[in-house]
Amino acid sequence: MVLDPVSEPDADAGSAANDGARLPPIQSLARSLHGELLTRLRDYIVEGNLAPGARVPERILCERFGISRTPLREALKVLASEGLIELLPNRGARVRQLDGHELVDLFDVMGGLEALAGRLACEKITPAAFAEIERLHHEMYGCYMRRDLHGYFACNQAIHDRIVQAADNEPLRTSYANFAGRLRRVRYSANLDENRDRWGEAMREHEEILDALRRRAGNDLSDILFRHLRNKRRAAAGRETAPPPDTEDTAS
Amino acid sequence: MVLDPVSEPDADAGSAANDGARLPPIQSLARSLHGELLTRLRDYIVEGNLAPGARVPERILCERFGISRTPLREALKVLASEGLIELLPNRGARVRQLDGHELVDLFDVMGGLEALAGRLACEKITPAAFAEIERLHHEMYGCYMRRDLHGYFACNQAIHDRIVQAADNEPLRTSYANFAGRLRRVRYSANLDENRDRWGEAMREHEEILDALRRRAGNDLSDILFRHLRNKRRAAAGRETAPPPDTEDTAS
DNA sequence: CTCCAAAAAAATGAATGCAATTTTCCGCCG
DNA sequence: CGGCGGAAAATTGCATTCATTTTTTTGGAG
Repeated sequence: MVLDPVSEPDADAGSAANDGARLPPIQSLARSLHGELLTRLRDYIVEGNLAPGARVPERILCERFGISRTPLREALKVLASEGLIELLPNRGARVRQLDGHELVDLFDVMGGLEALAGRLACEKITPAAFAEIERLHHEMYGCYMRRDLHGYFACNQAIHDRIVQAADNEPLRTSYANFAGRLRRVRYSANLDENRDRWGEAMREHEEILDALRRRAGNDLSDILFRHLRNKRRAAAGRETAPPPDTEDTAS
Repeated sequence: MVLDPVSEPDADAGSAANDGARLPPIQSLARSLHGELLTRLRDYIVEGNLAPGARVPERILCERFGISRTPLREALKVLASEGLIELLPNRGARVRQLDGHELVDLFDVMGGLEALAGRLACEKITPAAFAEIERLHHEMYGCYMRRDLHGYFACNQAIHDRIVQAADNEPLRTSYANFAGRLRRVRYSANLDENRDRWGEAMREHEEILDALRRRAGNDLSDILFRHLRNKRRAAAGRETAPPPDTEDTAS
C-alpha cells in the first residue's frame, strides 16, 4: 500500500532539469526561520558559548533568539542527530562532551572523508581547480617560510576545502561539514607554533598531497590524506585530552 | 560570555566512568517516544511506504502513529537533516527522490566509509572478530557455489557490517548506518541473479578483501573496498537510473 | 551541623490553538 | 471546450497550554 506521489512534483523538481548544472546547495531546511534558527544555534554552540557538558537551557535560548520553544526544540533534535548535543530523556539537552576516544574517532572519520575527497578529486578535478590549489599551496609555503602561522592555517584549510569541493559530491560535502563542525568545538589548532617540528612535517606532507593530486593518483592521495589527518590528530590530541591507551604511532 | 555548566554534570555523565567499556549505543534520542517515533517513521519511509517524491502527509501520519503533530514534525526535521526527506518552506515534506547523480554520489560515500572502516579494522580487529569474518566468508563462498543468492546476500552484508564493527568507531558506525539507510530505499540489490558474471567478480573481490584483512594491510584493504563498492554501484546503477555521463570505468 | 524527606518551583514532553500560506475547487470568461 | 480568477478548504509554521518529570528548596529529625 503505497501513497502515490502528488501527481505534479512541481516543474523544477524533475531530475531531467538538473542534468546540466547541479542545483546549488539548497539545503532542505535552510530557510524558514527553522533553518535560520538551526544555523544560528549551531554556530552558537560551535563557537563555544555553551560550555561542554552544560545544559542547553531552552527558556533562555528562546528569549535570546526571540522565538517560542517549538522551533527551538526542533532545532535541538536536529543538532542531536548531528552529534553536537545529546538529549537526555526528561532531562533536557547537554552540549556533547568529547572524551579522548570520541575525539580520536572523529579525527579518523575526518581522515576517511578527506581520503575519499582526495580520491574523487583525482577523478574529477578540473585543471583550473587544480591550478588554484597549486597556487594556494605555494602561498601556504610562503607563509611557512616567513613563519606566518595565521596565513598558513588559512591556506591549509582552503586547500582541504578545495579538495572536498573538487570531489563534487554533495553528500560528502555535507557530511564533511558536519564532522568539521563537531571538531571545531575543540580548538585543536593553534598548537603548531608550539610544535615547530610538526609544522615542517605537515608542510612535507602537503608537498606529497599536491604531488599525488598532480599525478591524479587517487589511491596514493587517499592514503596520504588519511595519514596527514592522523598526524594532525596526534599533534592535536596530545594536549586536549589524554590519548587513548593504544595509540602507538605506526603511521609513516 | 559563557553560560557556565550546571555545576554538577551528574554522577554518570563524567567521562572517566566510561573508560573501561565504551558505553553501549545509547543513541542520544533513542528512547522517549520521540526517538521511538523517529525510528518508526524512518523505517516507514525506508521500507517504501511513501513513494519517492510523494508528500509526507502530517495529518495522516499523526493518525497512523497515534500522536500529535509536534513530535512528528520534530522527527521530520531530523529525517530531513539525514537526507531522507526534504522540507519545502510552507509546502511540507517530500520523500527525497534520488536522481542519477545523487545515487552515484551516495555510493561513493558508502565506498569511502567502507574504505575507512577497512583501514581502521586492520588496526583494531581482534583475532576472534577476524575469525568470524573468515567464517562468514567461507559460508558466503558456499552460498556462491550452490547459487544461493539469498544466503549470499546475507553473508555479504554480514561481512561488511562486521568490518564496520571491527573499526570500533562510533561516529563512523552512525554515519555508515545513515547512508546505508538512504541507499536502502532504492533497491539496488536483487540484480545479481541477472548479472551472473558480476557475481563471480564480486566473489573474487571478496577474496582480496579477506586477504588484505588477514595481512592487516590497511591501505590495500581500503582501496579494494572502495573499488568493490564502485563495481557494485556500476552493476546497480545501470538499471535504476541512467549512469552519469562520465562513468568511464578506470577502476581495477 | 549534617542528612534526609516532602513540598514547591522549574523544566521538559507533548497536545492543542491560531495566523498565514498554499492548495483545491468552482464559476466565469474567452 | 480550455484557460483563468477567486473563494473555500486544507495544510503548514509557530505560539501557547497542559500534564509529567525533574530539580530545588525548605523543614525537621538525628
